[in-house]
Amino acid sequence: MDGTGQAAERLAADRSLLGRASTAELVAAILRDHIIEGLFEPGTRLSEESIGTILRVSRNTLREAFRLLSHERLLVHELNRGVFVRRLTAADVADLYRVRRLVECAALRRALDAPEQALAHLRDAVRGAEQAAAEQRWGDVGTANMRFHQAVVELAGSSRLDEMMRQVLAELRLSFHAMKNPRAFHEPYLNRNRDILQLIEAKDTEGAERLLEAYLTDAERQLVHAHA
Amino acid sequence: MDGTGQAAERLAADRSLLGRASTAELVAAILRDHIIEGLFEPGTRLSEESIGTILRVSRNTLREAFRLLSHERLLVHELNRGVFVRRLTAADVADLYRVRRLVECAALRRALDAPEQALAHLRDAVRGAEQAAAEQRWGDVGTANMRFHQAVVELAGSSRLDEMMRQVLAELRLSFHAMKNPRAFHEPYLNRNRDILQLIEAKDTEGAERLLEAYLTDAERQLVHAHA
DNA sequence: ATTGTCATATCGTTGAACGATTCTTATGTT
DNA sequence: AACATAAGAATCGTTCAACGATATGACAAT
Repeated sequence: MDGTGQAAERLAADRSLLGRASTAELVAAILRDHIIEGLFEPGTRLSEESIGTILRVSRNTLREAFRLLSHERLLVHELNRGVFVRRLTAADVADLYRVRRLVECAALRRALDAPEQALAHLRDAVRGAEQAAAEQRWGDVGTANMRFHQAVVELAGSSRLDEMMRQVLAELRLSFHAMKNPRAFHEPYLNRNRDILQLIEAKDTEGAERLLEAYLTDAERQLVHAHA
Repeated sequence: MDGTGQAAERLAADRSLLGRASTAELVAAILRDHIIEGLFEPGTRLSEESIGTILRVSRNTLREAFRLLSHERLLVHELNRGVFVRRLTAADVADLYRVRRLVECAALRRALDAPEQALAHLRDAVRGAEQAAAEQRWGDVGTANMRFHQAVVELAGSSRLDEMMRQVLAELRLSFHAMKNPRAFHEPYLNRNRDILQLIEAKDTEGAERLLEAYLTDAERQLVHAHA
């Protein structure tokens, strides 16, 4: 092997940049942000015509974007009626937390031989949350919290699980808007995340798992209550 | 509650049938079967025109179907090049088994308060596999095996996890076609599934988990080897 | 063998069209 | 006033035709 071997490797890594996004995917990304930010009230109907004229894309392209978001469960598609921003029920929230408890705790249990990158992401998330909290940006504290738990799943080292968790957390965000006081909701979890991280770094996965389980149970109770 | 309460419940159960499938979803179902059955060689390109003319649907509708299957990872979409039947790499197989080990084992650990229905599905799957094996239908033995593991995940009682597992198993099926001898591959797992079920029914979730872990490790090794 | 050029086949996206389904509103009946 | 009904409007589902953008393969030039 001459020098091209290494170069080829680096090139291959950047290969994904080449597969840039189609218009439909860009539109989906825009709408995804709006939905996650809560700019569309859950239950809102997204008409093909109105959105299409605003974004200047054809109905066909827009429908492809809708299809993508429906698969992510951010929109629900009703035949001949159109797509609506998903409205989570208490049962949905309970199901989402069932997934989180199972996946996050199991990932934590495998933390001993986790990719180093995941650890770094955990630390970044905690630091980001502290920063945001110091500046009273409670929405960003929530976002950093999500990144923390995304990183917890990364401990398992599976890209498919990462992808799945991304979806679960995006869906869960729909329910956060039901909390009227963002600070009271997000702030307490900052310390709990920091504690969990500490136990992970101390190789005490059992203790970390206990804390995480308690965390999730509490969060679920709050959200289910708000969706009653 | 008068009699209408019960009737309303039954109606609600059939509600999903009313939200019947669009043409795109029907097309996706057809293609999904073909892919899973291995009628399309992995790597095959599915041209919009050829498939469209065969199935007599417009390109737009077909594209919606492609979009659905791409999301299920059965097809890969390359911009301006079209869609191709996914070709699993050894790394893909390893990742899929990482997911399975994490999710299935964790689900098993929660088997004590599992929905009764899941237990029934486990028994059905084992019985179905025995029947198929007795009649030398090795492909069906494989299918019943999948149903068994689908039912294992059902123990966790989360519809979202069920859905996720459905996808994982569908994707995994792509790799089964690489095994030249279906009988040698599928038959041994029949007994192992039966053993696992026995331990579950004996409330020995720890023992069941150990067997399951070994099962998955062996299966992964076989498949990764075949994809080397 | 490598590079440049060009024709061809597909894909990406648009816009228009029409039947089917749902929603709205007006009308009429009890 | 409450309810059923029917006509009309608004949308969605699907198809089709078209054109620019992109990728591929063949062929010529170096």
